[in-house]
Formats: sequence, C-alpha cells, structure tokens
Amino acid sequence: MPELPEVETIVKCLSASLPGLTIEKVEVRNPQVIAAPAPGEFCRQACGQKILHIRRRGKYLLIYLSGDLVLAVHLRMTGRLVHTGPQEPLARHTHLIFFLHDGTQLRYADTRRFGRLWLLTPGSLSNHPGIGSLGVEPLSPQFTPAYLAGALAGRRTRLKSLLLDQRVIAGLGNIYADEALHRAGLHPLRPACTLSGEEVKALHSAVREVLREGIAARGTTVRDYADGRGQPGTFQEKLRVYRRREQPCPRCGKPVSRLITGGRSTYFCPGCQK
DNA sequence: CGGACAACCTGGTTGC
DNA sequence: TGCAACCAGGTTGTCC
Repeated sequence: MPELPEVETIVKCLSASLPGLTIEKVEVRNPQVIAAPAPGEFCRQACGQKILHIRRRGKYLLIYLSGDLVLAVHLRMTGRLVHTGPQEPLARHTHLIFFLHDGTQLRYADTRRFGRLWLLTPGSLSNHPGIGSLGVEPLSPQFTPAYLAGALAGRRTRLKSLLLDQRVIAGLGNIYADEALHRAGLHPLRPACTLSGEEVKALHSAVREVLREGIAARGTTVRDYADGRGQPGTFQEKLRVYRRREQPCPRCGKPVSRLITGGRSTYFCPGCQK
C-alpha cells in the first residue's frame, strides 16, 4: 500500500500527537508481525520508553524512543498504524496495540500480515538488511540528475524495475514509478542504459514532481491506505495512468495499456511513452 | 547480471 | 447465486 508519499503523510500525522507520550504496555495479538527481537523481549524493551520523534527512510517509519531504541515499521501492502482513543472500535486484523500513558493507543493493523516491526538501536540501523541497503532519498539534494545517470549507466535492466529497486532510489513503488515514467514520456521496458542526458533529466524531474504532488495530496488511497488518523489520501484523483487501463491518456488521448514486468502490473500510454 | 516466478496472506472484483 | 480466476501501494529467495 504505502509508498514514500503515504509513509511521509503518516509520519507527519503521527508527529503531531505521539512525541512525549510513554509506552505503558504492549498487547501482542499476533506475534507474527514482530520481526525482532522475540515478542517477549520486544515488549519488555518498549515498555516504559518515551516516544521522542518520528522519521521516514524510504518506506520505513522510524519511531525514535528513549533508551536508545528505534521502532522501525514497514507496512508492506496493507499495514496501518493509527493513533486513536481507547473507545474507538478495534479494526479487524489489529495485531499490536501500544498503550500510551495518556490513555490513547497506537494500533498496528494489517489485513495481509506482510508488514513487520523491529525494535532496533539508532546505531544498528545501518546493519538492518532492508534499511541499511536503501539508496538515495529522491527528495533530498543528493538525488541529482548526475546520481540518476550513474545509477542507469551500464544497466540493461528495464526502467520500471530500476525505479522499484530500493537500493537505487528509496521509496518509489508501483504507483509513483508508473506515474513518473508517464510524465517523463519514457517506456517502462526501456533498457536503463539507453537514456540520453535530456531523458535522464526528464525522469529525475518527473520522479521528484510526482512524489511532491503525492505528498501534497496526502497520498493515494486505492483501497486500504489511511494516514495516522485513519483518513484516506486524494492523489488517486490525479493519477494519469496507474489503474486506468483503456481510459484515455490525459496527454495524447490514446487508451492506457497494461503489461506485467517483474511480476508487477505496469500502466503506460503507448502513444506518448515510446 | 537480469528476469520470471513463487511465497508470504486476506479479501475484493470479474467473468462464466 | 455460486464459484473459480484474477487482482492488489512490497519484499525476498530460488531457479534459469
């Protein structure tokens, strides 16, 4: 479900209400979602810790706690992290509840149970197999046309696969990769190393633009996504190709096509993405 | 290197 | 209505 704009929206949302609150108790309704340490240790370590601040790295949420701890959360497809009052009815598939000292709760729900949580230390983040190997943040100054050109150089892989590779760019997912390629006018199956300098620049700008607009719209809700208060996003109204098969391309009017690459549905316009 | 595919899961949609 | 097939914002590992 959540890509960079959705996680960023959740982080902003939770940052408004969680910092300063202390974790009093953790209820583990399904231990499967705790990746590490073992559930008993996870609860022991988390209890009594104060929430300091919340950050994002790629699609990971990082909740910094007192006691030199970081709660890392990856929502995968259907994970939700919602800060709520105790009276709110429990959503189906709620696997973890953090009881906070002001009586509110931070709940983790996940229909498909692909998402995972880790309790780490700030110093060990770089050793985490996922977080440690993340590539550049696409909205940071480090993401330049030159960086992108370097990442594309010598790679025969398809543009779509490269954009989804978290070791290259951290945070792009299926929706925003397709939308960026459409805005750049590039075919998703184009071998990465064949882009001209102008095309690299166009792709660089398109990636940043689509992510910024996604954040401004508070993310894309196709089905399950909701922010830290349970509210949907609005970027689904602005999508130009994603999930718009057979509908006219907003730029040239040709019907949007779909293909599968890397096991993922890929939407593109055969008219303006040659 | 790179691509296809299965696995991990539940549930909504589509088509016969 | 019933039921099977297909589909889903992600990641990881295996096989060729």
